[in-house]
Formats: sequence, C-alpha cells, structure tokens
Amino acid sequence: MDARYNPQAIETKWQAHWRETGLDRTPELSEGIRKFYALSMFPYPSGRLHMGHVRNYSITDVIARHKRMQGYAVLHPMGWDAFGLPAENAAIDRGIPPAKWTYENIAQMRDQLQRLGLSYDWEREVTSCSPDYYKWTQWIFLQFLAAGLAYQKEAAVNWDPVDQTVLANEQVDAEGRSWRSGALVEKRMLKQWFLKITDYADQLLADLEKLPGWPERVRTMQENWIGQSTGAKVVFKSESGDELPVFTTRPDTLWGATFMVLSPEHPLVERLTTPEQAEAVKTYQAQAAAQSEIDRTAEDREKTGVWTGSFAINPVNGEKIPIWIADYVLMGYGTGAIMAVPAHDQRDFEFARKFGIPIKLVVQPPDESVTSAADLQAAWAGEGVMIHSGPLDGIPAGKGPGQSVEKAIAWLEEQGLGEKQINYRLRDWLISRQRYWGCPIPVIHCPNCGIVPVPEADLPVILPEEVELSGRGGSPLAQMEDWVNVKCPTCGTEARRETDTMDTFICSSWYFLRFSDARNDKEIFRKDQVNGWLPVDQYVGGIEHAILHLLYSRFFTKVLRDRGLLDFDEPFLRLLTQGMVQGLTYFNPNKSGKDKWIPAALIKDPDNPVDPETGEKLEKIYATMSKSKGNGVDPEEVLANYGADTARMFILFKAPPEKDLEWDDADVEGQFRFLNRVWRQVHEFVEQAHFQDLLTSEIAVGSLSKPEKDLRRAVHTAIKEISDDIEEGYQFNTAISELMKLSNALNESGLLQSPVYADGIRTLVLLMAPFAPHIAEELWQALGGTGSVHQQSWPSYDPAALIADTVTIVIQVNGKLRGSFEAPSEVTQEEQEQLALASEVAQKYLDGATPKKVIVVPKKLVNFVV
RNA sequence: GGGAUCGUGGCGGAAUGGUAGACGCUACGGACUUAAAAUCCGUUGUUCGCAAGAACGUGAGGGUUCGAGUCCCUCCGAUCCCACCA
Repeated sequence: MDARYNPQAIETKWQAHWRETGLDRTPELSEGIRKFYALSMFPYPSGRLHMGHVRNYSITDVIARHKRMQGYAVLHPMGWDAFGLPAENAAIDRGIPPAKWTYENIAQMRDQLQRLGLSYDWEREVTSCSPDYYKWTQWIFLQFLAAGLAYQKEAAVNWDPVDQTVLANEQVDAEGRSWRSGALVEKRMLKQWFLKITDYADQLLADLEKLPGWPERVRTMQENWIGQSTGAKVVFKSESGDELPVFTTRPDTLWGATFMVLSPEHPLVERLTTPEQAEAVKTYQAQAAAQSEIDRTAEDREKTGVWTGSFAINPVNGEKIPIWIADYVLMGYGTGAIMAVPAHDQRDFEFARKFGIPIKLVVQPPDESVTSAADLQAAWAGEGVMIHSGPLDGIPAGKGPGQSVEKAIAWLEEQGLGEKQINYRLRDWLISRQRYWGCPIPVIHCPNCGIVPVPEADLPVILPEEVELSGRGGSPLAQMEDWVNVKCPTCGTEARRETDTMDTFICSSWYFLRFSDARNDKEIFRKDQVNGWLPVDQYVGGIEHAILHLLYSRFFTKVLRDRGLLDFDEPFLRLLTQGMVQGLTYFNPNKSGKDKWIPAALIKDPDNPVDPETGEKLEKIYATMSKSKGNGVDPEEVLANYGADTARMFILFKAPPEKDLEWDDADVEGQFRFLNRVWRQVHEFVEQAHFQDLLTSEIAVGSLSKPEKDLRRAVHTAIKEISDDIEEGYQFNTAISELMKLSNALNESGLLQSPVYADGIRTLVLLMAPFAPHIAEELWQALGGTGSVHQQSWPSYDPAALIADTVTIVIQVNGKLRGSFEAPSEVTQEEQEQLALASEVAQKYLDGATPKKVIVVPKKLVNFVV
C-alpha cells in the first residue's frame, strides 16, 4: 500500500476493476428478493456535467450502494434525455448534425459519470433519441390515440414572420422578439396534437395522498397546478335565446350578478354583438389578440372591455343584464364566460366601477356601517348573511356545510337552472412541436381516411437524417418530401406523414419504466419486470421538475395502467428534491443587468471587494452557478485536484440534500484532509506486523478495559447513527460527521493494538463505502478484506455496546441548568433523585429548603421546582 | 392576492420537548522544521471576571409546560411556487 493517498490512481484502478467484474450489474428479480429502485432524473446531454448533476447523482449513488450492502437487489440505471432544441441550435450555428452532436456529448458525459464512481448498470442505459427507445415512445402515442386520449385541435404557436418559422417559447425573449431574427413574434393558429391529461385531473389530484414520501411543497405545487375548484354551472340565456353557460364557485351570489363578461375569443361574441357595437368589439378583439401572454397577465392592469350591445337574462330573477367582453375572462378556463357580481368579486368590482355598471350587495357584511353597495370600498368577500337573494335570504354566506353555497346549488338543481360542477385549472397537454430533433408523431394524414395511425409493425417512424436545418422556413420535417410522402396504410392512396415531433417531456414521461427491461426489442417491457421493479423507491432530482415532469410521468403511468400494461398507480414512491449548488460571486449594487456580476476570480482582495473597472465597493453573494455570473466550478477541476471521493464527500457533507449548497474551496480542502487522515490511520494500523491477527481475534466483550469499552461504544454508536441518518431521511451531512467522530475516537483512543481498534478501523472503512467508494475499496483491500468492500454486509450494532457504565445526570433548578453528575447507568429513579438531592449543586441552590416538586427523567436529568 | 418552506456563533450547519452550537470551515496560539508547506496539539457564541464562576443568548412579542430552538398565537423578514382561474 502506498504511503500517500493518491486519489486519481486508485480511482482509475478501481473503476476499471469494478467494470470488469460487473460489480454494478442489476441482479435478476426472483421470488422473495427485496428490491430497491434508486433513480436520478436523467440528464440532457449538454456535453458537460455541472455540479448540480454531481450532487444529484452522488445522493442516489449513496442510497444505491447502501441498499446493496443491506442485501437488496438494486436497480440503479442512467440514461439520456437526448432530444431537444440545443442539438438543433448546434446544427444551425455550427453545421454539426444533431445526432452526431448529441451522441458525442453523451460519450463525454458518460465518461465523466464513470469517473465519479457512480455505480450505474450501464447495460440498461437508455437514450431517448435512439430508435430502439423512441419506437416505444411512438408506440405509447398510439396507445393514447387508441384510448381516445390524443386529439388534434387548433392552438396558437409563436410565429417568426421574418424567418417564417415556428419558435419554441424559449426562443422568444421577454419582449416577445425572436432570438434569431429579432422580429416581433406573432401568434398564429395551427392544428396541433394534445393529450387529454384533463381526463385524469381528479386521479392526479386524489392520488397525491398516496405519496407521503414526497415533499409537502411538491405536492402542494401539483395541487395548485391541477387547481380544482368546486362550484356550479349555471346557464344564462341571451335575449335572443343563445345559451351562455357560466361556471361559478359562488352560485349563492347569483342574485348579485349585474352583468356578464365573455372572453374576447368566445365563439358567440359575433352573434351577440349588435351592429352599433360591431366596430368597437372588433377593435377590442384585435387588441386582445395582439397582446402577448406577458402583457395580458401583467399585474395590476387596469380593467378594459367593451359592451356587445346585447343583454342576458339572469335565470334566478329574470333581470336583464348587459353582456360585455373583456380580456380578464380567459377562454381556456371554465366556459369562457362569467356572471359578474361586482359587490363580491374584486375584478368585477373594478370593472363595474370603471364602466359605471350597477353594484348590488347580496351578502351583508357584519360591519353595520355598510348598508348598501355604495359604501363598498372594495368587493366584500368575507363572511356575512345573504340578502336580496330570494330563497337564500338570511342564510350565512360561505362554502361550509349548511351555508349559502351548498344551499344555492341544491336550489339550482331543484329548479333545473344549474348543477354542481368541479372545474380544473389543468389544461390538456399540447405536445406538438414544429421542430426537427424530437420523436416523430407516428401518424399519417390520408385524404380519404383522415388520421391513420402508423401500423405497429412499421414502427419506429425513423427521423430522417441529412435534413437541412437553417432556423428559417417552415417545419424542418415538412421539407423532406421523400419522407413526408407515403401511401396510406389503410387505403393505399398518396398520403402525408405528420411533420410535428413530440414535446421532449413525452420521452421523459416513461423512461423510468423502460429501465426495468431496457434491452427488450419485442415489447415496451415485460409486465413481470415492470411490476417487479417499479415503482421507483427513491427518485432524486431538481425542484424545477416539481410540476411538469412529475405530473406527466404520473399521468403516463395511470394511462398505461388503464391499458393493462402495468399494475401500480404511482411511479415514484419517494421523492427527494435536491437543493441548488451555489457559487460565490460579487455584484456591483450600482449596476444593473448582466454587467453587475463580477466573477470571484477578478477580485484581488476578498475582504474588500471592489469593481475592477470602477473601484466601487461590491457585495458578496452565493448564487446558483451560471456562466453569466462567472461563479461556476467545473467538476473536472475538482476531480483533477482532489478526486471523486473528495468531491462526493464534500457535496454530501456541506448541507442536507434538500437545501441549497454553497460551494467553498476551503471546505473541499477540509474534506480532502479527512480522507487523508483516514488513509494514514489505516496505513498506520496495517504497518503493524500482526494486524491480521487483531482483525480476526474475537473481542472479549466481558473483559474489556475502560478505554476499550469506550472505543467499542463509539464504534457501535457510529453504526447506529449512520444507519439511522441514511434510513431516516437521507441526512448524509450528519452521517459523514459521524464518520469523522469515529475516526477521531479511534485516533484519540491510542489502542492501536487492541482488537477493538481493529474492529473500529474495519467498521469505519465499511461505513465509508457508500460515500467514498474508491478509497473505501483501497483501504478494504489493505486490511486484507476478501471480495469488494461493496459486496460486504452493512455493519450492524450491538445495542448492549451502546450503553455506558455511567450516565451524566443534569441538575436543573426551576428548569435552569445548574450542574451535572455521573451516576451508574443502572441507577433507579429514586437513587437518581437522592443523588441529585445530595449533590453540591443542589445543596447550594436549594439551601436546605425542600423542593416543591421534583421532575426525574430517568438517566437524563433531575429538575427541582422551588 | 393564494399557498409552501424557513429564520440558530465569523461561516456551512447539529440538536425523539430535557446540558443549544455536534461535525466541519475560518481565525488565533503552540509543537515539529534552517524555513515554508504538510501534519499534530490547543483556543474560538457574547459580556463580566485573575480565577472559580456568573449573566445573557436560537428574528420580535406573547402563550402552553417543571422545562421551549423544538408545540400554539400574533408580528417582522427571507426564499420558492401559483395567480385577472370566475
């Protein structure tokens, strides 16, 4: 064994050895085996790993390694979310074909992952842009189509009028201009594909309760996103007899409706507009259409709108109320039309105020000074009593049982005027992308047969190579005439392929299922494999995927379940959202925009940071690593300087996994020091001629010296604490601090020649194995261990070894700490109290008086109340 | 506006309602060295004190409790998500 810790040498050596011996291969599932599926969100192959990746994968790797040592059959795979815009950009900017660019990046990143010592089963690697994977993505699409869950409809896209191309949202800047041409982006209506996720809204919401292993805030975010609200559908009629259904969560305020508002895009607007109002309405509609999403949803916007000229009849009281259009009503939610109750809705209130529409109070606020709508300064939305509301008069207003909303719904249903309805904010998922580097939608448009799915036998629909990518002109695939023109599989006439590709979120909505049977070329996966390995026991990834990716994956799982392909409801049992990795940077508070960031490298004196250009004082801050801030740390650099084990240990020790982590070179250094210390410790031990005997000799538990007993207790405490830290919430930071404590205890014991010490050294190496796999393996071999350290059983502790001969009893007087004493660990409550009473401290503070009350916590403390 | 999470030394962070600050970083002092690095040993919440020790201390204010960083209420501040969603 080398005297010096040389991380690069041992890491390369062991990585090669593990690969050759197939250490990380997934075992076969078998009867009675305990399985564990540990998964990190698969990365986009940008070409270079960043610290966020390192953190994500280190967390999962510790979990996987620990579970293997506990005897679980572990599935720990890795893959590539490989379709997407950056590959197309590379093609446009540098003329590299997207496939070439992507596969080269994958090769680089795979190499980086391997050098981090991550224990993936590379035989199960999946790549979403590879035909053997996207064949099944297309197959799933056909399943959706067959189930009636995929459909086409007109929807707006971002259109660049200069380059004549559709833009992704990311290609449109904050001002609504194209990133490439700088032209103002227009909204253009195109027929596009949607998945009916709304059919599953109720299940997606209800099943969140089956996920106690998810962070509360992710569940809440999904809940918000699905956005369930309960209310009623009420049908208003225009004077001319057109039906105008509205959705309201407060049907009890129907008697206070003084106008109606339709969304400018509402299909009935044209019919309802009178000739006198036609011009104003047209103008308003045009304005609304031209507005970007950002403008339309901007905060504190003043209400705008136009009267259509016609009226509706309020079904509950026959009142005639004007019908307006306004952009604060959204076509995509509810029915695109609302009844407006200005007295009890802030938006309606503002609108009515501005346009002089009457405001009618139907809930009496408890404040008696408010006797009419004229007194209202803002819409009243609190508790009160119903007034001017026919059958509801006198009933307490509110959504609770027996309150006005419930009564109103019952009454409406009785009268046949409306019914209870549950509405969701969730919209159907627009999956069409007018892009090249994505999974082709396996559909053929036939002039005779309409939409014809590509027959299963013809899958995959291969993405054509040699495509011209310029970022201009229409959809790239539409220009590939040879590819586009096909015969209809049903009737044989000339037909055209669908030229849209799928949103890449589709590809990532099922990859975790494919890992269960990744090399299967006959079917998407065998049912016994997917049911055996799934659900994922621990999923780890960034909070940025808290909504879309996780929601879509849950949706896919439920649809595939309903198609009979698998037997579970939820794909991810437990979820850990890891915090960001932040880097030190400086900013000039007098500057704004990108210019304000000054990379730490440009700071000469960290104690007094100044702007190198202007000499102004700078402020120090930790922020998410990014190019523009110049505060990124390249994992390669850390690997080169300290090795993978130090990088992993640092990142796991610095903060709990869910919290943001501040990168600090001094702390990295500290971690490297610790590994060196352990290295020397083991080295010193094995330099003893008879160290093998010490390792194999039985520990005579009954006849240990006091220091030996103490050391043995430290060893077993470490096993307990580290096991608990890993199992109860992945507290790796405290687990590593326990490793340090054990190392310190061994050091301070001076018992180099005791079997207890030998056992401690061996235990330390075993406990380190999941965190720092290479050094642990090297030291394991130095100790003469057989097999790989990663194939050893996780150590277990002897509860008896945790008990000390004496315990420290704390003395409190009136709950205030006043002293402590040592007592034998088998002390009884009475003895403990007597000992405390007799102690000097108690004598001093009690001063002979008898305590009013004595609280005794066995083996912990005695509190005298005087 | 709605919701979620969180406020602890110089810093990152520990603390099943029971000795607040584990573990680490930084800083300071010492040993080794011709010297430096590395390593090792100390000290390191604040204030008072030569010391023994004492007082204060987990964003602020209340409450529950023998005892509160931890539980409850009010407020202040930070971060994140959603948001003209009827």
